[in-house]
Amino acid sequence: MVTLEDVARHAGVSLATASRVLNGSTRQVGASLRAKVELAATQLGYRPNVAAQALARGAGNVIGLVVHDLVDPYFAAIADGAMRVAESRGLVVMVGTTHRDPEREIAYVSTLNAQRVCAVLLAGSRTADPHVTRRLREELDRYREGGGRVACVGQDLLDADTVVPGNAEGAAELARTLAGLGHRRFAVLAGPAGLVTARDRVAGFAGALAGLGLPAPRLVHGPFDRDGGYTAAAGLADGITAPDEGVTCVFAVNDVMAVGALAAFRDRGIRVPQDVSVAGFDDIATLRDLVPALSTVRLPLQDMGARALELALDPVEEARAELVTGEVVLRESTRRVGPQAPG
Amino acid sequence: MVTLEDVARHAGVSLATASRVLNGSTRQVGASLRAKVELAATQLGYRPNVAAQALARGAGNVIGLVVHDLVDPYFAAIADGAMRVAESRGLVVMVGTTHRDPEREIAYVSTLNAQRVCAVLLAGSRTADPHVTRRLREELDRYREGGGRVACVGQDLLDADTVVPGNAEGAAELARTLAGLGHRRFAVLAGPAGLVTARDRVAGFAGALAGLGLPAPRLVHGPFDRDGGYTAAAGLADGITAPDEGVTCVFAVNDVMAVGALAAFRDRGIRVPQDVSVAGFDDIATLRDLVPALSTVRLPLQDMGARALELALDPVEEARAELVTGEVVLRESTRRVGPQAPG
DNA sequence: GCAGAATCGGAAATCGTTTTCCTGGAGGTT
DNA sequence: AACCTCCAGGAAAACGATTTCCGATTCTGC
Repeated sequence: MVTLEDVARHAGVSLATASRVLNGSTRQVGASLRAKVELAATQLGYRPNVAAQALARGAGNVIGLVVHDLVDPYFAAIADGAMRVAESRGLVVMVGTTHRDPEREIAYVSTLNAQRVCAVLLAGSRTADPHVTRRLREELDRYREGGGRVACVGQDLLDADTVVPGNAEGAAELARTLAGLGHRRFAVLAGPAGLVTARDRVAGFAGALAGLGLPAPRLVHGPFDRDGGYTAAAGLADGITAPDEGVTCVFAVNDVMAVGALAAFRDRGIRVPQDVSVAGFDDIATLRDLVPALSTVRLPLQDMGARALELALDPVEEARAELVTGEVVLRESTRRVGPQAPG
Repeated sequence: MVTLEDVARHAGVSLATASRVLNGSTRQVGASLRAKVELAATQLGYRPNVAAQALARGAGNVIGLVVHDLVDPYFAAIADGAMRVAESRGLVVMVGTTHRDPEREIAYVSTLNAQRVCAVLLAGSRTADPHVTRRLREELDRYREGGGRVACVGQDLLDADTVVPGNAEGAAELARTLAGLGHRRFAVLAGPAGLVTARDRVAGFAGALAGLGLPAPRLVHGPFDRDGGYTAAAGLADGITAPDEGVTCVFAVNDVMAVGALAAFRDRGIRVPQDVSVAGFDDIATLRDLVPALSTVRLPLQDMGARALELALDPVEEARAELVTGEVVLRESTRRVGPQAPG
């Protein structure tokens, strides 16, 4: 591998001069030497060793990104947004996937700390387990003590800069909208009990219902993914066909679960939206062409990822939380229902 | 930031001993000192500086991954597979997205070279532009001269280890299967003219048709994404409704384009599969719940990503190409059509 | 007990850069 | 002409690890 020293020797200048020419320096170097160095560098095909640069400069140009699952379009969108701003600032991104294992999240922060990345971005919901949260926070604190910056996309529990999706607010708004369509009895595919994002959405939804004087929704817990939605909806299917239950609308706490629910209903001959309305959350772009098109709450995921990185990169003492509000979008998976007979 | 020297001093041992204890070394160190060092390290919260390690060892534990677009589930799946094996080997992954700009791909290889990553993985189709390809190859050669390893997922044009999806073969098999359903006149949403993956699929499809003595398909070029599929299919819509054309089956060269096509047909009141059959390629997992479910060619994308990294990491002199065959899966978007009157 | 082998611990060189400090010469001012 | 300032260029000290030597033990076998 050709080193800076090779370049310097080949150009007949000192190491210092070569360094000043090739990598941004405040110091000037004379035109003739400059030309010689540049020539030598291209001839030899010199590529700076970033590890050495990082060591000498004490600061790298790498940022770390931790997501649960890249295949999940939710995280892919956030990652994409973050990577776009990273690129625009000449930074390079290290991505780690936890596959929803909190231990791996902690381990990954530790790894990124070792890499001395200049910022780490944590995307996605954490479990409500206080022990795990504490250890994650410790790891992050250690990282910050070394001058690292941290930002999150998700709930604000790590006193770091955070882009907070309006989960409760969006779900509440969705609940009010659906109630406005005439729905009275709801079921919620609530995801895992310990997942904060899921909990917030359920709470916002149920809270709004209560505020309207409507009965509490029926909650079905399960995994946060497509199959979880399928299973949960399957368990609900009987309740929908049985007239005494009277559930007319199902809220899945995210779009991929809603997709599973749609499939479950279809497999059972339950028509959406004729027999039951279905709504999701997130407005995943890849899923916009579903039939029936999913009513959901739109979150600007890419912007959120981008914004989080901007927060992390912008050095400010106190932690900031930016609320991103979701926008209810009604499509074909929900319909207006006629006024119901009381009780 | 706490350094190894701090740990050593705090434990009352030399730098060498501390290093041997904390980071895998062939040398043994006595139990008492070992304990002291470990204690000091955890007390101080020591995290090795990977940049320094990489410099001293001359080898890092980072691999680079270049994809076109993380939001595209095709690349997300490949990335996921690669990251799983990276993780299992204690490696960390740097991801770059080119957003289909060949220049950015080259630039990214250069960046990864500077990072001295131990392997780079290139995923996705390259353009057929020979000039761009040459420059990419030069950059890769420079990287390999420095001891780097390269592997690709996609076509084998860089004499590096390659996982080659059976694009032509899969498309041919699909064509034969569809012909077996009775289809005679086809249209192909062919993607960009310069994209190798798209070209291979078109060629395989058309070739198989020719082999069966069927007329050449009507080709519609356009972007490789959902909207490209929509536009291309919209342009086709007239041809389908007009009886003289008689196109009964549309092959979109990838699933996301097929999704766009489905939407275009739906918007125009053309029913799939009653009025026209539609098939895609890739079998994207996120899209399995579409209605009608998409007939397609399944590629084991995650395995392909994983395998590519394994190839890259397994040091062998000559470049290997591994063909991954796709499997035709028929779902509801294609139907059998009755025998047609000749001519 | 003693030679030789094995082993453990430490001093110092090394990795590829950046950056501080120093030096010598050019240019400007009285 | 003497003095001072400025500035381009180079020597050398970081940066934070690993690793090669080398010296000092302890162990082994006779």
